[in-house]
Amino acid sequence: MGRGKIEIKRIDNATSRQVTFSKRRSGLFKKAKELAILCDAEVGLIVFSSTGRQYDFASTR
Amino acid sequence: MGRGKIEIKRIDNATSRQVTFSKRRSGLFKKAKELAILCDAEVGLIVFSSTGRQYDFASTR
DNA sequence: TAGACTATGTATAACTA
DNA sequence: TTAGTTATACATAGTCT
Repeated sequence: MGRGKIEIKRIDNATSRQVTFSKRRSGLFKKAKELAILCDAEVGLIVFSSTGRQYDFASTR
Repeated sequence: MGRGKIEIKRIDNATSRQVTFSKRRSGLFKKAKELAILCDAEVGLIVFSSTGRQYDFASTR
């Protein structure tokens, strides 16, 4: 999705990998929150970047 | 996305809620896996449906 | 029920500043 | 860099099986 199609494999370029991580991470968290709300589900999500930074979310229901 | 725009609030109808849960859950897990691969990140995701069924994923890096 | 279709809303790859 | 834009690929809401 986007200007071109991409293969699902590790992005070699460190800069693009970081940019993609930032964008896709926010998309993933948004969808996790939406699933919890729309479907009354409990969702827990934890992500560690390759540099070790942690991001998490937990719905409370 | 889809034929109409929806509000992000609990879906009242139990049947549509279950159908939406099933569709969005698979989309969420797909995106979690893609993030892990593309960005070399570690991702853990756990979801409990409103009926108590558990679904999870953990990347191994 | 659960699966397929498809029109349309959304996420995002590539680009620009 | 990091933030904003935009063209396009993708996800999915409503529908029909």
